[in-house]
Amino acid sequence: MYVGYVLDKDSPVYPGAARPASLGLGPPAYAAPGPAPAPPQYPDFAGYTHVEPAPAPPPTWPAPFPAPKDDWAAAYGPGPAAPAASPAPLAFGPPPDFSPVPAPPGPGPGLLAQSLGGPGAPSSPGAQRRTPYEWMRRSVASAGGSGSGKTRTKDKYRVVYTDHQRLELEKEFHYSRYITIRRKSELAANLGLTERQVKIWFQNRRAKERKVNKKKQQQQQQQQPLPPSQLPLPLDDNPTPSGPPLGSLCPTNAGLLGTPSPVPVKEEFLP
DNA sequence: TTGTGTTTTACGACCTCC
DNA sequence: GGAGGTCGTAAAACACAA
Repeated sequence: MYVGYVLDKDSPVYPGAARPASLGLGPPAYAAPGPAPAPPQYPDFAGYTHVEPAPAPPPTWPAPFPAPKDDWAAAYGPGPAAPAASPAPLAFGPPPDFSPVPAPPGPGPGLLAQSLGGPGAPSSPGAQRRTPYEWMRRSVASAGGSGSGKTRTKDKYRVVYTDHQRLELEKEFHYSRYITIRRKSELAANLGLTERQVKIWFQNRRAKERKVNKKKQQQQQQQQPLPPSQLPLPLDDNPTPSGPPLGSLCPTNAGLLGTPSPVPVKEEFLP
């Protein structure tokens, strides 16, 4: 779909309407500077400097993302090397400085270096807390994933993404609700997911956001009912339900425009 | 411990676009 | 025709009250 379009747009992928100022996401690092960048709406992600393969300032992951939990490094452990879900190296490859989260101090490779470098990296402590064998599940599932013909009737039809995978996906999502083909490839390779998984995650994430926004709107309307003339447009009042219109991506972000923080940042992702 | 509600992956159906 | 979009849903994983 729109392959050429998206590929062509790989540099300023989401200009203007695609990234409403009220989203507070700021202009992409690789995009031409906008007129007046709005104040960040996601303070928690303010430090996220998205890095595209295109020349861009080195990523800075200051305060808002000291994310590496203290116990992660210990909890992660070396872990077994799982087979990469996307073994084929990308021609362009991830930017060498694609390291959104600063490596935690201490011996050994940093968290991200570990997890990003090793697609089958073991699960996060959160997951590890749930079951010490989470990494096994993940690696097995990654090896199979959705592309292995796993069906719902099989014993395991869905895997649980690690905290780190979700964190990276969330960050990408906060950067842009719609992921480019290139970024999808990069993320898939870096996180040990398939591109399909990344795509579906974004779809589900958008659905979740719509759901949350809808809920918020309903609550607001209940609190202060507006006259019909001032009622906001329905969230999903999307004339073209088939994805983002070419000229104005992010069709369903209407609900985001008014809310200061459309997507509650999960507590675990907060610094 | 168990029952129940919520969240998270994953899929299918259907749509639009090129 | 193929890709990705939304929407609805299934079911595992999880959280939490009783």
